[in-house]
Amino acid sequence: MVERSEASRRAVLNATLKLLGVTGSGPGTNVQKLTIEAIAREAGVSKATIYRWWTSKAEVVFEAFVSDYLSHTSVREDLPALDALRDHVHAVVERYAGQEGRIVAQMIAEGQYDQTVLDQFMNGFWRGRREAVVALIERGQVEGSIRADADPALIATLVYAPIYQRLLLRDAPLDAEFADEIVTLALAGAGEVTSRHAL
Amino acid sequence: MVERSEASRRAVLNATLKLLGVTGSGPGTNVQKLTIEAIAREAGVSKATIYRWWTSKAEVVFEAFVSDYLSHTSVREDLPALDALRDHVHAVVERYAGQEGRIVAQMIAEGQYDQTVLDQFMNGFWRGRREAVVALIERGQVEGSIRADADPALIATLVYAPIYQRLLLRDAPLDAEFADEIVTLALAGAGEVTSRHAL
Amino acid sequence: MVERSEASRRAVLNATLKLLGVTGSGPGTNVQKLTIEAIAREAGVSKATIYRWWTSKAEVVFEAFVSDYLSHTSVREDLPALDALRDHVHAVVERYAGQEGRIVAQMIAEGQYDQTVLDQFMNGFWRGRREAVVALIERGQVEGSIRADADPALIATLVYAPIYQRLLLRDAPLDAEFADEIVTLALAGAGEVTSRHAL
Amino acid sequence: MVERSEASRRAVLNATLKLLGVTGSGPGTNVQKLTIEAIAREAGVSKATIYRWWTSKAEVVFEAFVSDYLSHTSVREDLPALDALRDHVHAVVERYAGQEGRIVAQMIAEGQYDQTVLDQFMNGFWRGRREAVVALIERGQVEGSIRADADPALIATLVYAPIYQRLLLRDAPLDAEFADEIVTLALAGAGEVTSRHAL
DNA sequence: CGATAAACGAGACGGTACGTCTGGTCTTGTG
DNA sequence: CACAAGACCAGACGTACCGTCTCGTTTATCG
Repeated sequence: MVERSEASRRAVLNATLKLLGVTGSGPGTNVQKLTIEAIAREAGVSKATIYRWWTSKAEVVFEAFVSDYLSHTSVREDLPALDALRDHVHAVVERYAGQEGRIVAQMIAEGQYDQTVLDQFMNGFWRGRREAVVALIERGQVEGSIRADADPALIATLVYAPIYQRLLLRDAPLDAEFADEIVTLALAGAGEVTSRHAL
Repeated sequence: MVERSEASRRAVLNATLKLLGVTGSGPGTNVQKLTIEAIAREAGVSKATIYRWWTSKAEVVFEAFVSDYLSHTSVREDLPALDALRDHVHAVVERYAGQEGRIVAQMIAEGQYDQTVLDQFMNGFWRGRREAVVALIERGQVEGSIRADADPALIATLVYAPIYQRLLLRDAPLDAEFADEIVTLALAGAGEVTSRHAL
Repeated sequence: MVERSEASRRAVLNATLKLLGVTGSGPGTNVQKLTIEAIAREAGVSKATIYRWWTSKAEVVFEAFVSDYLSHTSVREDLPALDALRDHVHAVVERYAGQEGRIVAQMIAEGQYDQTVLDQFMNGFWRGRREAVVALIERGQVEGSIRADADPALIATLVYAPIYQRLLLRDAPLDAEFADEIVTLALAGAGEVTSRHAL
Repeated sequence: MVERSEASRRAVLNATLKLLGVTGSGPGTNVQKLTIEAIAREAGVSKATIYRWWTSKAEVVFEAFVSDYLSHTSVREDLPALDALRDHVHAVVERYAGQEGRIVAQMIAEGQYDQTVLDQFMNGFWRGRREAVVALIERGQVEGSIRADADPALIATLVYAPIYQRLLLRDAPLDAEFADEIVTLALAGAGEVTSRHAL
């Protein structure tokens, strides 16, 4: 009868973002150290309300992060495919270098312990981004800037895998230089037909 | 002066492996759900003893796993570089498909919350494997099967990143087919000089 | 405008009796463990409806119990006073030995925490019974079987106090033998004139 | 190895007494409204410590009250039995009129919901007092001031039952006048041989 | 006979306490 | 003096009820 309070929902999500350090000033907490009690306290909401609507802490974090904060790094349609790809990779790398990256990393970490968390992350976040990149590569093939006989999915993997590796293993910084390398690498083999002709 | 009890150390490490399901029969626990208390109980050792010698649960796991269980998938010296690389990737992928992969994934997950854990993992485990692959690629360049103008480090990234992505994101199975794809992909651009000549 | 729903009232009272184990089969609950929520659930009634008409759980229990279940153990008018007293005490003791006794005990218990509950119990239940006994004793005095110089109120206390003590302290069973003892005791001093003459 | 901390035990018991209003200034709480959390908070003790050593709130209250606060209203040996009885009843009634009475009443109330609480009360508190009174009555019989053919246990009941009734039902005040009445009543029948001779 | 106003079911909500659990520290013997 | 045994404080867990508060939705008079 009485429908869900949007105010409470927002309070929970905002409190979660605040505690994670996404918004506000403080340094923020781990997802792991983030507690439901703290969210409830910060949000001025009852614990029961959180448990009523979310089944796990990770679900709250995911909703807070993905649906309310994360900008779906878009792919530009107005650029040639190669340029759009380069632009997209730069944008992703730049974002992942900051707080957003830390939270994505922690969601993946949570997913190692809870398959449903990983599923949610993959379906609600990762899949969409990847498909946008695959579509972009296919556009590149139509445009003739990417070899038509290369598998777009594999190229997408070549683009994304190093980003996630660096995000998670932190073996080197996520910076613009790295973004350039990635695109170059991914297209070195399957890549730019014209430049290959120049070889 | 009573020096550190090697018996206690072994008891702790063995208990850890048992509880993680690495040895013994049971299904094993998460690293996350693994508790110091349970280790102490299983090992017949006092909690204080564990805290005295290890600073975190992850450190115990790492020591138990890396120094006592993990086989350092070696690189074969008796094969041509390309074959050795292919062999190595197959071996890694096969191992990561099992329990070993789950624990590596969980150590990386823990590392997202604790930099020292990640450092330990990178220095004690990952770095060595990667350097072996880099060396292998350099051997391939000397042997002439890999283009000399390619950066061995980048190729190593092209090899490993997709493996870790699949290990952590579980978007597709870690199997022999995948191992083949990786090698092919990684060498597509920077790869086999001979095949490029055929273009 | 719309008057109180008798159907809801009955549903609440019946649900209360059922949950207390007074009616139905099950073992029943404590008054303490009985919850408004459970009553509402069982009765198919909104919590608000209960709170609208009753101020406390104890009030619901009292109404359910007293006005709908409790038989007002009556005093027989057709017997000589002494026989009627004996009959009454036996009846009370017998009833208190069962479920009725447990609930009376629990209402008194609730009354220790809430004066209004105790008031309600005293006014709505206890007072009436006690006055009936006092009247009976006065009849005995008129009939000459009880000494006229004894205070009827004190004798009533001598009759009832041991019953309530046993009900609440459970130091010995509430049985027929006990009922006999009580009457004998209460009348030993102030009691049967004839027997005293025999002294 | 490590034995129970007496400091923690005392802290818990003292906090309990303070919260119940037995010591300190405030108005105090019900036993019912007294919470384990509040005790732990007040005592500066972990909840787990309380649950480790006591199985229920009532047990804590009992131990706090009986073993540390309640003075075991003693029976004077230097007076003739009848005078000692009168003295004892006055003392008990006086104590029960205050905070001590409220807590005894609440322990009995708790006992209506939990047999172990009642057992503990009966064995640890009530039994001892009653036996002292029975012994006193027997002394009176030896001294010749109480009829030898009366059952001391029944007389003890006649003495105590009205006190507990008034304590629990609060139908009339627990005062000195009442104490006098009780003794007179109890001894009216089985009582003072000399006065009976005067009849 | 249709408007209106209370009573009602449903149940969301902020709270509070429950009893359990684990983490990490500290204490007290034992070998 | 390293160790086991384990008591301890701290505080989060997820659950259960509390009593309050909208919400529509009956339902019974009254204009």
